[in-house]
Amino acid sequence: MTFHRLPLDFYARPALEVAPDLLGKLLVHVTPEGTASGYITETEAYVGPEDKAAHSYGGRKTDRTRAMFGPPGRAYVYLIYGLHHCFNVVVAAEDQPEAVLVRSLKPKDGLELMFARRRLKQQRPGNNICRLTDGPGKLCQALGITKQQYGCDLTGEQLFITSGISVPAENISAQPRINIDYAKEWAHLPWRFVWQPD
DNA sequence: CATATGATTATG
DNA sequence: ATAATCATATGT
Repeated sequence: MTFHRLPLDFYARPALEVAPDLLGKLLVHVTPEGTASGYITETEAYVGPEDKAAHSYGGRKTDRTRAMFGPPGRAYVYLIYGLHHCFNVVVAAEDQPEAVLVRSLKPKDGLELMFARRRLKQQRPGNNICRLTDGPGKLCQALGITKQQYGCDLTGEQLFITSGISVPAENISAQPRINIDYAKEWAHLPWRFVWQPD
């Protein structure tokens, strides 16, 4: 099986364009333990210095957010609540700190490995399997994404995104972003994109 | 140096 | 409804 990685110019666009386009694409992580992957089913756009919900709000450039200010097509990974990792795709352009948070996947390959990493008992497929990667922290745990992947080139060999399957626009809905109440007037904007597979 | 907080998850 | 759990950001 040959992978068709998304080219750099896919990422070199505004977060609000990339976020919905990422739905149906396949996120793949190749590690010594094996390969795990899943189709992207939910994303959120964070649009840069203006966006109160974004880590790059006000142009905050710190050790954590550095990757957001770098070139597009790289991974921005951070630890949240001292417990969970979140995976973002850096988009737009260098010094234009926009990113797309990947919130949920539909598991594809490496189910056994993902169950092991998640420390869930593998029950009947189709039952527990839907809980494997249905959250930003869960998908990082299942794919083995940590800050080791910080800044990782997504057109490279380890952690990458491929064309996956195409999603009809009518199967995509836009809703408010989750858990960003602190962002006040930016909190209700419909910048969360959801694909509900059949 | 001190403190508050979170782009979450699992469990009751 | 709430505990878990700590890197990061910010203030002194």
